[in-house]
Amino acid sequence: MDPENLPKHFEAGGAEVRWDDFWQSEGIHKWEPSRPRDETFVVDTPPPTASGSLHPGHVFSYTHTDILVRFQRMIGKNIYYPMGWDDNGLPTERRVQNYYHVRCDPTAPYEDQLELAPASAKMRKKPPKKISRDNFIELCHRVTTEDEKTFMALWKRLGVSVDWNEQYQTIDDNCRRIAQFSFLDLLEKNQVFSSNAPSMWDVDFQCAIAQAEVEDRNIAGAYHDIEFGLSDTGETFTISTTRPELLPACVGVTAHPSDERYKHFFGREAISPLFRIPVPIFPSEIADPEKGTGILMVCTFGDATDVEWWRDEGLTLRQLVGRDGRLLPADFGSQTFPSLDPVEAEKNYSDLEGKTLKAARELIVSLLREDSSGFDGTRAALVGEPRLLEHSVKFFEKGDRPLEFVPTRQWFVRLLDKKKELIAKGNLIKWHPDHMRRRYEDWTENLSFDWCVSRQRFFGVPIPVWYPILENGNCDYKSPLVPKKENLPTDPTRDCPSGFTEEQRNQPGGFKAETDIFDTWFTSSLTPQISSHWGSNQERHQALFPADVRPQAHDIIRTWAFYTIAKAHLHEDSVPWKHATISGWILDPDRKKMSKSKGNVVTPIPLIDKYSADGVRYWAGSARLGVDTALDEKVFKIGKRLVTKIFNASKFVLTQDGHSAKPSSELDLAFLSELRSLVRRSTKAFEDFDQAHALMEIENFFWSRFTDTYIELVKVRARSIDNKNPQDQGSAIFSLRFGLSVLLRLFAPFLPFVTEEVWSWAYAEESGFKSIHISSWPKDAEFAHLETPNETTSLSIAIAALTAINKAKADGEVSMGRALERLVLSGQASDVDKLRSVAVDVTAAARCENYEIIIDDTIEKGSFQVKNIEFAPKPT
RNA sequence: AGGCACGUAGCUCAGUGGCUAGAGCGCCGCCUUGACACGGCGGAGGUCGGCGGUUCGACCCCGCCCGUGCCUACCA
Repeated sequence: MDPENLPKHFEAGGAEVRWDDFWQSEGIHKWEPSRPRDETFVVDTPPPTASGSLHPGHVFSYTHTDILVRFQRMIGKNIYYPMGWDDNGLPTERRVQNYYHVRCDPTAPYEDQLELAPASAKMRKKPPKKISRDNFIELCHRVTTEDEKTFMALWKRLGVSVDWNEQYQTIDDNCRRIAQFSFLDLLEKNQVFSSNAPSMWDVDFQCAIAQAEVEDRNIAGAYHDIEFGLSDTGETFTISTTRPELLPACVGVTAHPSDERYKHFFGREAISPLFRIPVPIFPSEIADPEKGTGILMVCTFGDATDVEWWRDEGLTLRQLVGRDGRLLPADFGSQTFPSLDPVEAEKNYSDLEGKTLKAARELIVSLLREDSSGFDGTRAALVGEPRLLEHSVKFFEKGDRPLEFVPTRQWFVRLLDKKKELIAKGNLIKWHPDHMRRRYEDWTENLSFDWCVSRQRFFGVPIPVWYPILENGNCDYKSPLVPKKENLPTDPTRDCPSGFTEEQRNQPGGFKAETDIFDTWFTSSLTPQISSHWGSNQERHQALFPADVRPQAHDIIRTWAFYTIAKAHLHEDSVPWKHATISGWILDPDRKKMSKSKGNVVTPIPLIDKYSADGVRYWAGSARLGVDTALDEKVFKIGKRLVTKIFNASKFVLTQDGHSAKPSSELDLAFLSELRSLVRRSTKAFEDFDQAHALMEIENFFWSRFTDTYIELVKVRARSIDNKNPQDQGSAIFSLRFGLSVLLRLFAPFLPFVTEEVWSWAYAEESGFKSIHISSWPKDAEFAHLETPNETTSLSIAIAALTAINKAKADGEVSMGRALERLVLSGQASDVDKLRSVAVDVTAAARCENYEIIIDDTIEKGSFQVKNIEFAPKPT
């Protein structure tokens, strides 16, 4: 090749666009449905939340996956690598609310042709505009469509080799169909049920949430000691509570059965202060004598334990907290709120009604301080002062106020009875790294609620259910009406159940639509089935399910991984995938998790502009799976340097134009033998899902055995113009070109752009593979016909000799290119012997014609010393 | 509170039951050579978190401890 035809520098930005266009137009990443399953590699790609912001974590984990995929493609696999968009759900709703400054109000009328502009600062000062459910959903679609373009541009820029023909959105027709199909299948299997029971409720979003979305936060609270009385003898005892505002909802009192202090109370009745409500006192094994005063009040509902006691003891329901987090009206003297003194109770409650929990707490504490607040009206009920403490409280992960248990009708998937089976399924999956399996097991073992899948939100997959309305106007929730599977997807607020007409909607004798939608995870737990078109294309399902690999980060093992395993188990008694590859988190330079809420997120695009896509991929590729990794620009720099070096070294190798011959020189054979070993090691690492190790091996070899050494040693022989010895020159040229071809292919999964660029110069035509990415991964067989070197260490020996000479030149402060007039090199006898067969290359590289090699057994084995050196004069 | 992971050169990280523990970056000195100054050559730098144990031999295996991060639990 004429060096004049090759560019001076690698223009990464241009190459990234050029090669992505080429891959798309040539269909390099296209899945071929006709090829058999065992030749196919199926990826269950994480569908990003398109309305979220671009994050280096995306770049990181998608690059991990792409590296694996590109390796699999090169070993000949037919790749199924789709891209999904998880636009369904709360993040999109919030983005729409903020972007347009609107709120969904299901009672608002639909506005045809509603055109809204992004909200200005001025508009934001006014209350948000109320828009109908349908208008709101339209805006959600509009926003996600735009956001997906941004993400797609990032993936293409990064060289993520997905097949863009295989895209889905978790809200599209196929996904809605599959989510609803999943629900109907679970209903048939009796694995899903609706229940009107206290469940975890976020008072701000006014929505039920599932255990997986709960996080514990340590917040400040206080023990309040409150005196209760016994109805019969007037004895007293003191309970401790962090939630005094729930006193009106007290439905019982409990202590440990063996607690001597309280044993004699069991079976009797306590009277609460302020409201004078008689409640049963019962023993409970789970009451902790060490905590507080050892005896406590049970309320509906302060926490999950209250729910347990309420259910197990069959206690009265005194629901106090409304869906909006404010105290509901209470009718003292009624059956629900019996009071020994309804007038007094009513008076005490009058100011509490309608208050938020926080305000109610302050107010009730001041009431409890009053002299007549005690159970018999003779003294204050509050004992001492509240004692501050920090305790952990359950929050919705996206929420601002603690969760409440509110009785509401919700749909649940039955999981609590399947912990063992689910853990067994987890053991059928190979986790990378393996210890991530423990996260899954811990979570599964500790499940304490069935999966609540209904959400009182708007943008999501509708739950495909109607309820009959009885002639008396009541809803029959026990006998839901469901659509036929072939009629999915359906929207019960628009479609009618079969056998009914639209006129019967919301009429006695007619039906009522379920307006709740599914938890987003209900749909995204089906991504392998979404890819495989489960339920509508059995042939495709067989070909693509289970997937080969599920890539994801470790923070969503409890959600995405867990739910996906659960669904595959429930539906088909299967695992969803064979391997789970778990990427770590991205940490900022202070080693804090990079997250939107912490405000320390860096946008990835400028990093790509600065360090090139290959440079950024190098950073991701060098991190082991499961290891949290700092976003360290030093590593990007190293990547970029590697890209440049590959480009330059390739330029040198491919411009050596002499004819190629079967390698015969000892140095060349030793180099090729080491290369063969590299191919074995890096292939093994890839097969073990250890791409970082493969990269390290390849990179080390490239610098220390190829560019810095072998190329320098063989340079003179390869470019000798006079052709004194065509066989030696041909041997060098073959080894350089073949060596480069192997190294490029090893690098290709990591650095797809620069390797493709170089491949296109000569190898594409030579090999017949138009893209390096569909050429073949280096195989042991490619080395089989080569002779073996006399000494496996010949390259090392040559390098050691050259290093000694280089050191002498460095010490003499002359350039490495300075010619030598005389050189005496010494080493151990065995090393000297080995050096003879490569000395011609060493001395050529050192620019020395007059040399002598002597034996000195005092020198360390494997190294050489310069005994005498004379530099030629500096050329003018 | 239990579990998992991690703790190796100033920084980011490799590493193996076996001779004097490695790389890159950074630092110091030198070199503009014909692929590359978006470079090259050379150099300095570590009691491998601590204490015990197993072993002929431990950075590696075991136990305890310390520190960091995370997971799960705790929620009166």
